[in-house]
Amino acid sequence: MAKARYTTHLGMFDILPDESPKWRAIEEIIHEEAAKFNFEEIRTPIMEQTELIKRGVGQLTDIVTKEIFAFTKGDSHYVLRPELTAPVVRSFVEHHLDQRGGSQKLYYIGAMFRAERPQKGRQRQFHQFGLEIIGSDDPVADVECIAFMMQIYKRIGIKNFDLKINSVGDPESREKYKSVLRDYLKPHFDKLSELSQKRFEKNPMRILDSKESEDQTFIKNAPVISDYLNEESSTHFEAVCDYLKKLNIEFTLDPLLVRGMDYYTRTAFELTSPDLGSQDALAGGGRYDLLVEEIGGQPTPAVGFAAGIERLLIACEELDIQLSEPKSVDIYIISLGEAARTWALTTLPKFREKGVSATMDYLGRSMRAQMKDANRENASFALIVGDNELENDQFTLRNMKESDEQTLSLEKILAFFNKN
RNA sequence: GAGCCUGUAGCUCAGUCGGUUAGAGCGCUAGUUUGUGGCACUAGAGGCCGUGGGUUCAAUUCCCAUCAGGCUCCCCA
Repeated sequence: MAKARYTTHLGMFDILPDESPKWRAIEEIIHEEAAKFNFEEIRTPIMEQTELIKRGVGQLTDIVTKEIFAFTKGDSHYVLRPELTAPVVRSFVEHHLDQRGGSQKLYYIGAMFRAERPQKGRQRQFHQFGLEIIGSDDPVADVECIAFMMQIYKRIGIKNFDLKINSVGDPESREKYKSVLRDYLKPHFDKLSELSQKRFEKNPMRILDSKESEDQTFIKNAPVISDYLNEESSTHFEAVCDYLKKLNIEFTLDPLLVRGMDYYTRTAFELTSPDLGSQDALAGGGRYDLLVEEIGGQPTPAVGFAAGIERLLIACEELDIQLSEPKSVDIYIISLGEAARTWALTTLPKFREKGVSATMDYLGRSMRAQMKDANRENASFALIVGDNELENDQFTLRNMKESDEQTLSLEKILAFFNKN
């Protein structure tokens, strides 16, 4: 311990060899399902301009006010991306992706950074996958977005969750609702929590999201936004719900659902899991019809979601879901003596060319130790080579699972692997 | 920013009501007949008992501080 002088930073973790296959498995599922939906992958830099994140995510959000890793070098203000919606929209605008025609359906997998106190399901470097559909305000886009999200969990085998949805309204509906909400809360202002008092003027809807005990009674009896949606927002939301039902995607309406980023409009949704403990949000998202314009593009409607991969892994752990096979190798060449080692080294490529995974001992160990190693590496076959074998071109091929051996020429051994 | 908890071997953890060479299981290395794994057995390597200070004849153990980590609130994925 005292000797380990260098460590990862707080809240940042290595993904070690025993863990990385699970990550690969999840990533493969995401890529495969995205392909089925005809979504395209986008990759953006880890760092963005600080101003983009401030404008995109919102000056007053927790993410911007206390959670960004930002630094300045020369005249440039860098920030490690805390989320990927604003960067994807930045890329959309910067590269005029609208000119590709139609709506852009962009998915991503990557690392995000937020300077929070780590706890279970919360890290400073964490990973998300997500989707942004930019250029459509059709409820079909909202629903395909949700359907893709749900499909990933379904594929992986996570069934225990709760999809909550709400509409936070368009600007017109929202202003109306905000004033109604302020009128309702005003008489009780002094009794609200400090945080809620702060939010009262600029963003009273966030008060609905408060977990402070003193706010709860007011929240419970507060007017709900669904009663104040204008016809357009209302129709849109009803269509989203209707389509979800037609797809047999179960959800619950949650009039108190308000999301942490400022850019959300109309549809908002969140997927939570009882298997996660206190950080129970698996994924969240919604529509952000004003963000593209806010960032400097043409007014363009959009909808998206982001999902935490670490939280997904926690859920898999809780549910005992096996994401990956144990490690294994097809052939382990066991060599005795220098000539055999050379033969082993030069024979490995002949297997690999056939797509057969092959390895050998790197430590010059005894036969027994090599057999143990072959076993530990979960080798299907051990190919045993010594001076006699080299002389006669007859090698021992041991089936490690069946524990039986046969003696064959190299040609026959290679042919044997042709068939498999 | 606040609260609670924890730091002993690579990992998971015992333990010392303060007292000579600090333990287990797993893992690792080597061996148990000549060139054969898993099981079993034997041996071995590997610890400034997180760090600093205090009390004491004596501290890994008690006290204080500090650092690190975990969990929780807030918020989010």
